[in-house]
Amino acid sequence: MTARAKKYASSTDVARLAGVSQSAVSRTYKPGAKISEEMRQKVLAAAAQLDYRPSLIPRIMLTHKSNLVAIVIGGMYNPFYSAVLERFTVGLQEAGNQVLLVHVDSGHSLDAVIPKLASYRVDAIVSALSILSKQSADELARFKIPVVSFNTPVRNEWVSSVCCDNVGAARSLVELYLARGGRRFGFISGPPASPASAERLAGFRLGLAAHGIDNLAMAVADFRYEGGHAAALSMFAGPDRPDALFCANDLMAIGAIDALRRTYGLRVPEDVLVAGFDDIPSAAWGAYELTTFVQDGQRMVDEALAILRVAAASHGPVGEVAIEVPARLIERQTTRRQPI
Amino acid sequence: MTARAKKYASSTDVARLAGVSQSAVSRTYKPGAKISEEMRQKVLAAAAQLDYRPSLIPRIMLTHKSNLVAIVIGGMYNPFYSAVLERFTVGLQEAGNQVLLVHVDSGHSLDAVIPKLASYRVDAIVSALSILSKQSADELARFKIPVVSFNTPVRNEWVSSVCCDNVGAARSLVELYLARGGRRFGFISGPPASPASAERLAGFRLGLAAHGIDNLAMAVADFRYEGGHAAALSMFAGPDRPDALFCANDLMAIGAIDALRRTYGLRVPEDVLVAGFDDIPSAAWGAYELTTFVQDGQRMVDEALAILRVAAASHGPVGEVAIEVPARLIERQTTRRQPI
DNA sequence: TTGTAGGCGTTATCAA
DNA sequence: TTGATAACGCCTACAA
Repeated sequence: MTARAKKYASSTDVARLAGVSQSAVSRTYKPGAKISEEMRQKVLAAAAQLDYRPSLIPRIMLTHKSNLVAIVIGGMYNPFYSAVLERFTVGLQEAGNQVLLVHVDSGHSLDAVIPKLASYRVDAIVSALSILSKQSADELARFKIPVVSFNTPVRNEWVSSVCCDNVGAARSLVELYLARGGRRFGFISGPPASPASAERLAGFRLGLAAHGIDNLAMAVADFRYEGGHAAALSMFAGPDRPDALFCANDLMAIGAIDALRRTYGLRVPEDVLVAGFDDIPSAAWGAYELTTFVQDGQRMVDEALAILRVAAASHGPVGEVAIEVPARLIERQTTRRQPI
Repeated sequence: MTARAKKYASSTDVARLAGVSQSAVSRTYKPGAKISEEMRQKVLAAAAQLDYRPSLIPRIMLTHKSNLVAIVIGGMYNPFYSAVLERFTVGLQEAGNQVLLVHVDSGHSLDAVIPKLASYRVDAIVSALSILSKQSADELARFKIPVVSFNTPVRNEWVSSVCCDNVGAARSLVELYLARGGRRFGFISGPPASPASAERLAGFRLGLAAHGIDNLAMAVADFRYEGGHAAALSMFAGPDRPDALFCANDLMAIGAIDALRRTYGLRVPEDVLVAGFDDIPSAAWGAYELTTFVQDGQRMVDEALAILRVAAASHGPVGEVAIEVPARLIERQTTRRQPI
């Protein structure tokens, strides 16, 4: 058990076995290098014998490029984010990058993992964290790592953001609710620190204010089904129940619907209008048919990838890019009723 | 634009600025190295000035260990797999590893990405692909990369598997169905190539055969909600509708329930018993309350991590490990009815 | 076309 | 305690 297993064969090993120089091996694997067919075959034969695969690690040292992009994410329980993660992964792989997946407990910040990512010399970072502090952003700038912040509008010279128009979307929902006869409004929020949730609330308030309405029932939850369920239970426990409920995401809206129907025997949409945000797959399921805002995950990912391409090409800061993608309302059954 | 930006400061840069040797810098960052406090401070000051972070890349060359573990996955649309991915990520990070996330289109095999993973010198691979061919497994063995196959029972000297007891679980469901008055049975499968789906079908058939039943309505789907929905539509289109439906996973079961209820006006469980597999979060949602088998994702991940630890410690093949975790039935409303 | 030599940023070994 | 030096595996001149 003494011999320390050397797991991978090196180009030197192959060269020795083939009786050629190490450079010859290197050239064999470099597309478009000048090498004779005879030499190529000799090398490939030896390589096959040793199961040789060229290592990318030395190249990282030489080029200062790892082709590694880190994706930092804090909770894949939300199907919107698992879909985003999948799209990023596919897009980055197509662009020749590899994905370093980093999980950070939701509610925590990037800070703790930045040094580790820097140690791995990642080319860029995608943050799909609902919380990205200004301090984190500044530290990232110190390391000169290009960052795209997904759905959190922090930015500086090195940190760009791709968000969706939370305020405008939420604001427009008020018109729909009024047209459908909504009169008493309620909002179930995500975690207090989430900018996305805060913006959706702000937009909703703006829309209400435009109609002189300042009465809004509020409950704080956590973006999860259970949280939405519990929040709806408490919001509808007393008198003066809302008849038009907006939830900061679909998962909570679905939880709320189940609570309203099963605990309080309320009908959706007849008794209560409900809308969410994201358009996750289950929003379209037959038991819910939830009205919601389509956050165009594919488009947002594409925008983020475009920023990363620019960053990779420029070898420098990409400037204070902040992209906002519109959110599209898709009305399903949870708001389909005739005005009273 | 000529100067090729050298992005990260190196230990040599720090040493020069601090007026010390490069080894001194190295020692400063090595826990438990003998170095004077004075030297340490000098180095740290220079490092801070240059925003220096030691690189892990050269260490990989020296030690032949990257601390990188690849997770190959083919479709995070299934919440069971996104939860598994999250657990793996957390577990590996806690063990000091980093996760290289690789997406392979579901239905495809590992083969195409193996060389790339070998190039990154990953320490191990976790495959959460529903399809892992024997050929892939053999190629992996050639590269001497330890692999854990999740839910696909392929194995060899280098490839271990962690599966759940699909056959036993599916078989036991027959008893429940008979006790609940089920008489005409139906099964909606995943993709034909999926071993998990095949085992669940085999177990179901075994259970039926034990009671002399060989009549089973079948529909092939794809593990998705839409697939289950469509399969149920066709299975229940004719006469002789089943009254006890088993779906190879929860997502399809939920799709089937929506189809039965909304298109055919059937009641679950009164008219049709339904059960799924996985126990994804939405199985517990109020609108479905789906009876299903808990695939203990946490435990399966823990077993897989344990195998990886052994592999890391042994520097060699881990042997033909095949772990089978039991699946636990959790009965909810979709099978709760008195026998007819 | 082929081989030799230097360097990338670390760690480990050995002298000083 | 420090510094010089040799790896690690590859790529890129440059020389043959």
